[in-house]
This record gives sequence, structure tokens and C-alpha cells, in this order.
Amino acid sequence: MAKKPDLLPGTLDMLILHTLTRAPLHGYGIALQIKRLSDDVLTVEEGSLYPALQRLLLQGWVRAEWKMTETNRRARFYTLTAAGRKQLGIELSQFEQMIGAIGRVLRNAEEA
Amino acid sequence: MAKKPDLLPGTLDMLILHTLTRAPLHGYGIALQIKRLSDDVLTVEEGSLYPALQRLLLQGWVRAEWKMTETNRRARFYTLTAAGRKQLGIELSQFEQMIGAIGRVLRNAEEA
DNA sequence: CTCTACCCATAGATAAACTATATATACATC
DNA sequence: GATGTATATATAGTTTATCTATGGGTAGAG
Repeated sequence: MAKKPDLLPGTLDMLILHTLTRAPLHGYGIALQIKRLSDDVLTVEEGSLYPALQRLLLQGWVRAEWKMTETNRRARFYTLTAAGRKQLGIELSQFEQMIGAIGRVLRNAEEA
Repeated sequence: MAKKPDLLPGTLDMLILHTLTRAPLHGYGIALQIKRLSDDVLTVEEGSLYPALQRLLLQGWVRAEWKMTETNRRARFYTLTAAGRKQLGIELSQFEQMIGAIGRVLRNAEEA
């Protein structure tokens, strides 16, 4: 019926950083977790995920190391840095501000 | 301290369509209203606004006519069409679904 | 006659996300 | 030993939305 965007643009970095607050994870695991926690509403495509992780690395918000998974596969595990944790806080508060502002606009409804 | 995006990408069309549910408005008025209702959090730049209005026209979600404003100026007034109203409904429900999904992901907090 | 607020519009840059593709391994099943 | 599926990373190329910067123009106040 309607095209479904996979994500709300501008929120991916925040979601990834948040996902890493619990424990280090590899890219594939991050994508899976976001998908599952969102009840399949949010889907992180590979072509969005890996460039995003490169961005976060470059900014110093995460660091990465190659390890073996529980299922015995090579994977790159990402860990949130102190700077990343701070950045997450910034992004969360900006996001909430935006959502609040959009809510105020939308609540100004068509006259009763 | 942090760069402030003017809008959440992907939400502008929805905001414009919603603004027109009350009454026809010209572009400048739409931008002002969004800014004011959001307490200056959301700023619709002209370079975003007018291309967005062209998109909406092309999709048949609004129609436009030149009129004079109360302040005696030429302006293009946009009116929501039936299709636009329907589209607004679709975008609102998708937006709410997204916000809900993001909320579920973010609520999965760092272990206590 | 100058300044400010009002009004429209587009070209070009930037950035984020998507599609498509490539590579590769572990393990189960046939 | 072949085949398939789920796991895992990565990039090239496209699309699209938004922003920056710029251009034009008018009404009315001072």
C-alpha cells in the first residue's frame, strides 16, 4: 500500500551507538538486534550499516577489533568509546527535541 | 556545542501537508507556522521548502493558485487535495510506527 | 530613498541511505 | 562431495532530501 522506509534518516548512528552500550558487537549482530528489538520495523541494510560503522570509527566514537564469534567465524567487534558515549547523549537529546517539536506541530490539529 | 539539524529528514512533506489541513497557505506562511508551532526548533529553509512544494504538486497532493495576501502581496497559496489528505494519513502512521520502533530499541537500556 | 519584512525560486553541494554485487566460512543435508 | 542456508564484511554506484548560496521582486515604514 505504501512504500516503507527502512529507517528514519538521521537516526542510524544513534541506534548503533545505543546498541553498543550493552556490550561490544559485530556489524551483523548490531543489525539483527535493531531489527529484533524493533519488531522488524527497522531494517538496517548492509549498504547503510557498514558505511555508518566506518563513519563512527573515523569519528572515534567506536573502536574495532577482529575476533571469533561463538559460532566460530571471523567478525569485527565494535566497542563504544568514551567519546562515543558522549556523542550518543548529544544525539539522543537532539532526537528527543526534534520529536517533541514535530509532536507540537502535529498536535495543532484541524479545527474541531 | 553540537550541530543542530533544522529538521528530521523525511518529515518535511508530512509537516507541510499537516499544516495545510487547517487552511490554504502560501510557502512563506507554512514555514513560519512550522517554526512557530515548534517553538523555533524546526526551521524550514527556503531551499528545502520550495522543492518540497514542487514535489507535492507533482504528486497531486496539493494544488496551488496565485492570490494576494492580507498584506497585499502576490503569493502562491497551496491547498490540500483529497489525495494529499490520504497521503498525510499514510505518512503519519508510518512516522508513528518508526518512532515507536526507535523507542523500543532505545528502551532496551544498558543493564541496570 | 533606504531598509526591513515579505514572498518565490533554482543551482550546486553535501550527506545519508539504498540497491546491487562481491567475497568468504561453518555447518547441515542430500 | 555437492548444495544450500545462515553468518559475516565490504564497496561501488545510484537516489533522494536537505542545506547553502544566490537571484529576483514588492509593500510599507521611517
